[in-house]
Amino acid sequence: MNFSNKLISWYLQNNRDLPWRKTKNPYFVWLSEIMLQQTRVAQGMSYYLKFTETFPTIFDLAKADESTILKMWQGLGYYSRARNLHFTAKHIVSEFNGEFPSTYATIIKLKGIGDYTASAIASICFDEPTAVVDGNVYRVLSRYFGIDTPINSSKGIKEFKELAQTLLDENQSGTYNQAIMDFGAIQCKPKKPLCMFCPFNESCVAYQKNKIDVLPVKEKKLKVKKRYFNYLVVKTDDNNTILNERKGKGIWQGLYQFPLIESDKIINKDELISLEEFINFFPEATTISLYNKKEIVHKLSHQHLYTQFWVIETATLSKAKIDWKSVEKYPVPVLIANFLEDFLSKK
DNA sequence: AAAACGGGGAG
DNA sequence: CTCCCAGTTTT
Repeated sequence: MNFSNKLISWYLQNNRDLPWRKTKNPYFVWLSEIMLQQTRVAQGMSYYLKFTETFPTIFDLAKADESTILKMWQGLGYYSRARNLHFTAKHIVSEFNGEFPSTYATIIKLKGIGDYTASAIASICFDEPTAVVDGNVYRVLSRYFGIDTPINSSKGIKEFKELAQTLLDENQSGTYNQAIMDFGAIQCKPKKPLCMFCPFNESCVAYQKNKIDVLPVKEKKLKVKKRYFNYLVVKTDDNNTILNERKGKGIWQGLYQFPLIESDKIINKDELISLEEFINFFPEATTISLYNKKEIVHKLSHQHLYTQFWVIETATLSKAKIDWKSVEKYPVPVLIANFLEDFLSKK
């Protein structure tokens, strides 16, 4: 048996029972693929079920408010996925009358869809023989063929895509693509792969040469920036607060947060109230207290956010328009959601 | 070509 | 703690 036949044979006995595999409806497949970008199946599952229930068709998704979609996406991360998802839903409804494009070439033009997702949808839904290359595929191929080209280099991306395409079973491309991904996720795992009873172990270069732990090769690691966040949690006498939407570049676009003052280090109360930014915000005397005695470190892939929440109790404030009872309706970063859960439980 | 973009789970 | 997950977009 050749590589792809053996892989599909493995898949028929070991595949995961996943809800988006019960259909070839491109809307559902697209939804699952976007949610699972850089996201584990276990983490994305509940979101997929919630979205398909709330938005049974692409028309329902297109009709929704962006804020509603972001709120439902809250906690899943990489929020540009949710915004692009909404944009593309509206685009497909208005430009294509709701009919999903059916070829790789047309699918990849959609916002939020790159080579991987276009290949996945084209093969799974429309039987177009386009090979997917995700993290699983890089790992399986680099190990089995003993390829040490860095998977995140231009050369590696090209090389692995071409290899994947030659291995693809063109008569069942969707099944093959899902087979190699499941194989990577279940058998050929990043750590402690199950080589002892792997159907490929006799012909796997990495296993035979004892290079399982060095493949795939990935070059350079990212540097993490430290930032210092001071959130001003306003609580007026008439039970209002202030939330701002994050706009422009950077993290958490479209999500809401308390007024933020960023500093260059951890600061104390005296330092906070002497900052020009703070004085401009609260000219009047107010009661200020630090909510978390020890700074909260919220870790993102590229930055560590050292965060202090300052509770500011004051008289009625014209800028404070948001009733505390409605705060939890806004889409917020997990950092803010965690704070709210604790803060609101102690009232 | 490199950096930015979230959050969580495994080891 | 480090690594990495059904990657894409922006710089």
